Amino acid sequence: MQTTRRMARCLGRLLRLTPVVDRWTPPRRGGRAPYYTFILLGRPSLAPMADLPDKRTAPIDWYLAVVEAADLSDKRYGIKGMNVWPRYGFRARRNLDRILVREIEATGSEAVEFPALIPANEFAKEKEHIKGFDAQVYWVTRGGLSELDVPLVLRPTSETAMYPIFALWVRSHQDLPLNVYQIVNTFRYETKTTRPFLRVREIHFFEEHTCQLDEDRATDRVRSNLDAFARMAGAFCLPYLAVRRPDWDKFAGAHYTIALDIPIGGARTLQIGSVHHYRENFSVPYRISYETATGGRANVHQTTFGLSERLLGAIVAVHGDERGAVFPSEIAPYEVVIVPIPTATARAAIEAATRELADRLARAGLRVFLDRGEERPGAKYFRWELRGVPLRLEVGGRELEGRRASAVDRLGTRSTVALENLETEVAERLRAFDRELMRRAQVAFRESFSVATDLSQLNGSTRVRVVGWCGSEACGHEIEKAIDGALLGVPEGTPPAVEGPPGPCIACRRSDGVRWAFAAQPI
RNA sequence: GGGACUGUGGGGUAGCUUGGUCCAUCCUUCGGGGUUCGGGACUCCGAGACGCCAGUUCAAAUCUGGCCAGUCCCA
Repeated sequence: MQTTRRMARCLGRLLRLTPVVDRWTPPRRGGRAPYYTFILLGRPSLAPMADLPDKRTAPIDWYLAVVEAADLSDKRYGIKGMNVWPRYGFRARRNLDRILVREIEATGSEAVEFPALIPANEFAKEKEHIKGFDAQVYWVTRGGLSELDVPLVLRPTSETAMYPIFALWVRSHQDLPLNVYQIVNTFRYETKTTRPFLRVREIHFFEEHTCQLDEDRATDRVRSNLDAFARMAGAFCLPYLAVRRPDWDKFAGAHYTIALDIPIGGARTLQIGSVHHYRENFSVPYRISYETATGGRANVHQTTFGLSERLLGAIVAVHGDERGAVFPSEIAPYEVVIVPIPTATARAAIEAATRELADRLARAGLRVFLDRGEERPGAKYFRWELRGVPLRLEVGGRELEGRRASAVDRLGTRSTVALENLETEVAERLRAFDRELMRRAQVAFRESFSVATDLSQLNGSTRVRVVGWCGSEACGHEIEKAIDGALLGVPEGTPPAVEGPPGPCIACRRSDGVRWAFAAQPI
């Protein structure tokens, strides 16, 4: 039974019921009052640890509840969009970063770090760029008690911090390519609602910046970045789209932008990264030029590759279920949790055995947690399922006797592990878990798309729509209006859900130069 | 930028309309004791909150104003 607050009070008195705000009512729309649900006096509903909102009907509430209950982010800091990384969540972030570093360094990129503050005059050099970020930068205008002569921008991204220095670093063709990245925090003054990991004001940002000899080499670098991302996404078990954004939606200052998008239910998508080709757009104003092999001068062509903790949000949103988070093994704060099941007779033996198992797995390089808490085993199962640990090992009297451990992975697959082969069998279970996680994600991914051939099909769509688009901005905007979202752009490669080439443009019905494109509601 | 709404222990909430019966309810959480322990244990004891600052009043969680924080809608 649902009603408004005032009605709730009156009715509550009449009926001797206690009105209780349902913890997970859908988000309030407009100025309307929250919904109230009645429960019998004296029997308030239990709000158990992992009694999560329904992921399908209330995805935002589900997401926020999981992030909080699984101890991934603490959002009580007191500044909108600036959250605290608690120990458990930070472990996941460190694992995420480890994969980014591993894959980008495999392509010959090296780590650097630039300052967080950028002088206003440097920030303003590239006109499109400053226009794109003007409304969302934080300014530092005072040092101590005095006003600064040159105000400073807290980096929203680091082009304008790096490129004046790049101009000094790059002098000869022998200095190229320059491929460097940094993982730092950046700041954007978001005015819209913020969400942990998905939209924040202090962004945990991975950014690669490169300088190349010419346009083709820069195009190659874009490809190389996309390949690197494919490997990263493999570790995250995340199927994704690489989409060339329409011109009106590209990064401020870019020649073109290839965005990485994932579907996250209904027609909604989440951008989890982007690769940009800058051509000479920044190297001209920042004078990043070099002496060629033949003695002439040329401007470098630049690229960037950006990722953030949104990836973590994407992993939670895509893999999580009604029991909580589900982490792919490479991201999981702990890959294995060991739950001892003490018995009256074998308590000490079980204690000793589980310690030894934990030691062995740790020595084998696995992130393992031995849960020696006082809770009963069942409570521990729920907690670690909520927190998304891929594999749980149970060791009790029965296991001890049989020299084995019972294993249950986060997707519910049960098996038995022989203690003598513990390390290899656990590694095997984790690989099988990742494969199954990816398989499930791919099934859901494919089901997220469907072709639309008429604008009327876009309204209220429950899928990301694949449409024929002639490439004109006017038609693009018409499509965006029809779906109440955005035209994501043209896929790199063949899109899901299609057979053969596109028909006529969904908006203007022209059939020349038509490409497949995605229409969706980005969050 | 314009508008609407919300703020009570660590989390979720009751109480506010009609100020007093509130040293603030219930669930969860946390600390301690006991009995338990193969899927969220039970029990006893204890801890912990009215966003901030003013104002009205004999009396403010409750009314008024400002501020801060958050949410939603529209541009």
